[in-house]
Amino acid sequence: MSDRCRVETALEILVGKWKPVILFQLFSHGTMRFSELQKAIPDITKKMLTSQLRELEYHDIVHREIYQQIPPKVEYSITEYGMGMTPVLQAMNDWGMAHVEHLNELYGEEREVESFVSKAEEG
Amino acid sequence: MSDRCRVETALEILVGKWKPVILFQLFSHGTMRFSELQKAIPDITKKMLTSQLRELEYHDIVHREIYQQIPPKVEYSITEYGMGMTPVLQAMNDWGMAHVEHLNELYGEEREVESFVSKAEEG
DNA sequence: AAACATAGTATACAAAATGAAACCATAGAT
DNA sequence: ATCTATGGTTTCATTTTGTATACTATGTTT
Repeated sequence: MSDRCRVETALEILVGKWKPVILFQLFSHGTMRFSELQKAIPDITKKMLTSQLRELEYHDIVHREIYQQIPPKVEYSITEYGMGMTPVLQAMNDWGMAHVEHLNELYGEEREVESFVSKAEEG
Repeated sequence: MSDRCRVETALEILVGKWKPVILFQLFSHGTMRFSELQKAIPDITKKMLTSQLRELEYHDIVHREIYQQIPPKVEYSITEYGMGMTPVLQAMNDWGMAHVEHLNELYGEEREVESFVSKAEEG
């Protein structure tokens, strides 16, 4: 590891109960409306969905596009800059998958495994 | 479960106010005693240091070596398996450094930049 | 005998993150 | 006039995470 450590900086973007799954949805589907995200993540509350999206927007990972309509329409997508997180997410996902197996060897337990970024760059 | 990625699995290892800095110390110094970790991370409480080390040990990232002496001596180090996290930490660190600059461009240099060691005491 | 050193536990408390549910604004459809 | 749809906000409760401080054990040193 290097002298100046910014692991926590990257961590800030990803930490929270919902941010990884929100990012996963947006990476997978490209552009999504607020209501589509709600449907895709049934257990999240509007409050959490809003706050997490706002944080991701602040960090320039997610773009928020407002259409002036009634009823409202707001679309979210991964920014081009946010796409730059792909290697980080991929590394974490790969490691995570291997780690699940490693823990299975150590403590014995079976689980499913899947890739994080499947249908990414479309947006 | 089918839409659940393993980013969160990797995240589990790293999440917490103190885990990144503990890992940074152990990656940097190799083997360290409990008291050395305390000295290196002055603001951490024994309880947190113990609990975070125990979690890292459970995940086979950190090894705990107990010497049967009085007063006690316990040494911590990164396991060989834990070394496998290096690419993940490196990717996160690289991205984090670039991201700090990116945010500076967006919001200006006067923004406070988070250093590796916790600044909790400034709160 | 009392203090010291180390690596912790135990208990109580505070702060932060998350959850549940109600409320808001507004155009068009019924 | 009321209902529906959407994308929120607001308030308060609960759960999770982190902090503060005292206590334990025990061989060695003073």
